[in-house]
Amino acid sequence: MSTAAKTYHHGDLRNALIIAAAELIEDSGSLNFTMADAARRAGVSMAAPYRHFRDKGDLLDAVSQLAFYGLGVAAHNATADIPLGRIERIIALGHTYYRYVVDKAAFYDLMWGDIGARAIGADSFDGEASGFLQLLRAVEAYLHAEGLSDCDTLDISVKLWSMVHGLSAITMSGKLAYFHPDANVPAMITESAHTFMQGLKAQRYEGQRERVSGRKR
Amino acid sequence: MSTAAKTYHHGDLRNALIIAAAELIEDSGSLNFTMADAARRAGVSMAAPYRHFRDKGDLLDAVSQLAFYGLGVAAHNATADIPLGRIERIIALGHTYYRYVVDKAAFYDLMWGDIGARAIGADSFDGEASGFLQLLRAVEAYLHAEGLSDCDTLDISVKLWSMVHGLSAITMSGKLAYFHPDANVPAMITESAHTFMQGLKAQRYEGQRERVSGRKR
DNA sequence: GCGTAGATGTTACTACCATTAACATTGCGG
DNA sequence: CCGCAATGTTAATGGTAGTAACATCTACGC
Repeated sequence: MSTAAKTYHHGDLRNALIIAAAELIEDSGSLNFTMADAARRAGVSMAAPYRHFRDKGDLLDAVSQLAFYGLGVAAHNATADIPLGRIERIIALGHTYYRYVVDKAAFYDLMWGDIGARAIGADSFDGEASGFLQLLRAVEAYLHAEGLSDCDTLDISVKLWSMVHGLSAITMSGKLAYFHPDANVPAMITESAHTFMQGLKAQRYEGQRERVSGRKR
Repeated sequence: MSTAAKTYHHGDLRNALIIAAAELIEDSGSLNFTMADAARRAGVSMAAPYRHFRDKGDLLDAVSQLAFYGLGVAAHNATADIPLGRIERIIALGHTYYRYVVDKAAFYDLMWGDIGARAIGADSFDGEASGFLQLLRAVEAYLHAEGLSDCDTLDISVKLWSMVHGLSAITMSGKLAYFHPDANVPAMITESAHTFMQGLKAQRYEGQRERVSGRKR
């Protein structure tokens, strides 16, 4: 597979098609490439892809997995040298997520739209699972470090993820630019994380007060 | 236009097509209806729609506007009898938003995906503008009532919107069910709003302390 | 009332694309 | 070294978006 071995059989067509599709999506900024385009880019006839993917949606699913894998890698790289337990690590994950969504705008519908929904399967999720697990670990360490171990790590992780995902999604839809043209999204992510964590601490004290006084809301 | 007046000219084809498209989307659960389907449903030939919409995307844009209008109406109805200034009003908006997104799942991509992005135009936004303005008013009143008038209403409204939108989007993508199968999203919306507001209050006190002591972060 | 311009519909294409069928080549297990 | 399963190819098939040329109506000036 070193130089151009122009054989009848491609050798690695499945992966070549995934790459080709990803490039076409990136170049065109949309999912409107044709199977023939992908096949041509991989150097095969337009029927060949159907030996590896049931239909176009199946190919898109595969590209989607690649995109989630890329997100997990980006998250890992961005946080490698930020200690666990620091809120900065959580915030860096948020910033990385946002940047990934914006940079890979063409992949947004693939990852989060109808097609993305189809890509769900218990075992097909290592990429994003890895990304979300990184968040879970960072949140768990932070909660522990701040004496908030009572809090539900999963619940809080999902809430934080939602904040960042929501800002990313609203940005991508163009509606943030419409309602709040001069918004600084990374700053908002940082602020939201701090505000939310402050709120958790405040609620902890409130909970203690309630517990001591025997008052129930 | 009372009973079936089978004339050569439809009389209100544009609106009939929008309704037909919305029904087809709702019935099929996707945007994969054909122009011919919409035309047949409206009782006209398959080329007639092109007198009113440049292409299918143009028709989808119109349906999108209708969907945003429906969201605004739902928000209005849900909050009519909750006083301004109460956090419950903000939370009710969040719950309504979530329920609307889930109930109208088929419209999700239309409103928030690539196609939705195309639908943006300064004047085509009354529906959602109205919805977002309702949130702005509720947040402004709440901040005033809680002595948080220093806070930026727009900024906080967008952050709250993002939380709810993020939870809605992650639910729709199926990924919430994957990572947190027993999540109670309305409860999470309520909790997130409370936590966030508690955080704002805590930051206010912190800000005062800083101002008094002359300490800067 | 009346006649015509333009709006709105219709039928009959064109071009394109996803997918399949039937056939060709090749690599690999026995 | 044989034969079959995997992988590719070429040539349909069926369906859809969008257009062109023609038909019908409606509104408005007169």
